[in-house]
Formats: sequence, structure tokens, C-alpha cells
Amino acid sequence: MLTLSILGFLAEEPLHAYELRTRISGLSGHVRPVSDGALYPALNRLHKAGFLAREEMPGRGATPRQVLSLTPEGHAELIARLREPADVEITDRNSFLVLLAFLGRLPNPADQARVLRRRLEFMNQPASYFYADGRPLRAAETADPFRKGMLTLAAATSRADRAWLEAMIATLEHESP
Amino acid sequence: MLTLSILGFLAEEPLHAYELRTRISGLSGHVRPVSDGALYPALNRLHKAGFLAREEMPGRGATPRQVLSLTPEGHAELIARLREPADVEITDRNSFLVLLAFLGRLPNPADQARVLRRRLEFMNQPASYFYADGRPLRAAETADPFRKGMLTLAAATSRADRAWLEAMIATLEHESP
DNA sequence: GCTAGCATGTAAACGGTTACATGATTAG
DNA sequence: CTAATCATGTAACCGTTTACATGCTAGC
Repeated sequence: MLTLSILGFLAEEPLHAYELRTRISGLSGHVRPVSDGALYPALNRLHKAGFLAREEMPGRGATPRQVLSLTPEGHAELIARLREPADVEITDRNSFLVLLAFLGRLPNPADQARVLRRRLEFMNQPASYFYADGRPLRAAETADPFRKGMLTLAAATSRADRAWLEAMIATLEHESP
Repeated sequence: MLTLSILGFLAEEPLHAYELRTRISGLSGHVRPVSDGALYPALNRLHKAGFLAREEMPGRGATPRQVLSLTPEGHAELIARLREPADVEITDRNSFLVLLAFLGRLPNPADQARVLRRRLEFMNQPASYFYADGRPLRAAETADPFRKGMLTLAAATSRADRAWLEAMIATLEHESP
């Protein structure tokens, strides 16, 4: 998820690590800093892999900026990760939303639709959080008001997400029949 | 989150690790197995810390079951974790939903309300995912349909969650004025 | 003079994933 | 007979968090 965000934001424009960090921090909605201990090692990994180019530039403070940009390989890597997302990015809503943030970078609408369809198929599998005697419990059957709330909220989110996915998939299929 | 789930489920009834695993797996909604490599070490940590008692019992298969139960210290630990959740559990929706699953275990409605209020306060901070020229971008201003969708879905979820939190807090305050 | 912001990093500890390892029972 | 389920664990790897480390500039 961190890697995808890095590649995704750098595909828009070259950035130095500090600026990249503030953008990634915002991706959670509420600004929550990405730890440097995660970001800088990730950047080094991507640089070693040949996905990133660095260029030194004078910064506002004392330390010079390391302006980062995607190499052609880095761009290819981003496209590959968007076309064929890892399981977590389909399965985990937070990860999927981050994926969505960059899915517009995929050039082919059919590929975009395929990704959305994967998510939709996953969501269409019946979900249940609790079991009693081996049978799934519905929200109405739970006495605990917190569990009831949890189930209701999860269901509402799921409904809204599926509706959007279906509408968006229809639009994309209209674009490239 | 794993630790909380372990303590939470064991507070309901003693379970062996295998059964515990299937319950925790269900907590994501869609059954996704908890890796043994995470579960067993976590159980060992909790056992070493004195939160868990083990009792050997014959199982259905060859391997005998290690039936796990909460010690009084384990129960106290659960209550403490519920009363004073870590930041992630307030901040991350998935984690918060897991917390919710066990919040009914807190004996005091005022404590329950305090936790919900913490989440509500966090959610009431204005959220924005993208910035242009330092100003937050609204869904309507985004040209990218995927980002627009992402922002719309996040906003809808946020609205529903806040509404539920407010209603539930009101109910709890009514219970213990 | 001090704090916040700009700007970069490293090291230790922790926890999770993946793969490995074993073995009995039951249903198809 | 073979796959799934029951049942327990370990080891290597990988990435994240937390804490440490440094230093300049701008505004109060």
C-alpha cells in the first residue's frame, strides 16, 4: 500500500520525500503522518529496484531535497500493480480505496473495469462476522447493541460500495464495449 | 487487533486455538484465515504474560486440544484495552469495528460512551484526501471518476458511522445519566 | 529565545505473512 | 484413495512502528 502510493503520486509529478509524505499522509482522509522509518526505506528499495530516479535540488531548509521521479520501469511497475492488484487490495477496503485513488492511471477502461469487477465479486460473497452453532448471525439476531451496530454499519457500507461499483462498471463498459 | 480479538473471544468462553482461529477469521466479515504464524506466537506471548491459562483436552483429531481460557489478569487486560483503546483502534475503521465487537464487555455504559465519543470526535475532524495548491479538494472538484467515487464512498460511510455513533451515545447517556 | 516547519535519514524491536513440518480422522 | 478438516506448531523474511539523530529557517 505504501509502495503503491509512492508510485502513484510520483506518476503525477516528481516530488521530494517530504512532500510525498504529506500527500501519502492525506490518503487516509485524516492527516496521519507516514513514519519516516517506513517511507525512507521504501524509497531506497524502489530506488535500488530501478523504479525511482533521484535528483538533488536545493530545499527551503538546510537539507537539500532529493527530488524523486518515476523511471520508465517504475511507471511499468505502477501499471502492473494497478492491472493485477494483490489480494489485500481487493479484500481490504482501505487498501482498495488507495488503489482507487490511482486506478485512473490505467490507460485501458477494460482493465479498470476488470479490477472493479474483482472487488465486486469479492463483496458479493455473503459476509458474516459471527456464528452461533455454526450458523451465521444476522444483525437482528444479535442482542449486543454494539455488535448490532457493527453489523449494520458494515452492511450499509457494503451496499453503498457495491452500488457504486456496479454503476462505474456499467459506465466503463459503455466506454469500451 | 489480533490480541484484542483473542482476549475478547476468550472472555466469552474458553476455546482451543483452532476454534479461536475460525472465530477471528470471521471477524473480517468474509472468512479470511488468520495465519498460524501470527496466532500461535500471539497466544504464547499472552500465555507468558499470564493472561491465558491452558488446559490439555482430547481433540477430535490426533493432536490434543489446548483449551485456552482467560485468567483474571487476562480479563483485566481486556477491560483495560477496551476502556483505553490504542490510537489505531480509534483511527482505523477496521480496527474500530473489531473493538466494537467486544465493547459490550465493558461493564460501565459511561466507559462505553467515552470510547464512542473518542471515535466520533476523531471522525468530526474534517477529512480530505487530496490537496491542490495546499487546499483540500472536494469530490465535486475532482475530474477523475475513481477519485470522485473514493471520496463519495468515504463520505457516505463517514456520515452513516457518525449518525450511528451519535444515536448510540445518546442511548448510553440515557442509561447512565 | 523558542517552537514549528522543512528535510533527511538509521537502528532496534515487534508483529505479520509465507512456507515448512507433522499427523490422525472423516467424507466423498 | 484422496481431499478436507481437525490440530498444533516453527523459521525465515519482510515491512512497520517507535525512537533516535541532525540541522537550518521563519515566525512569534
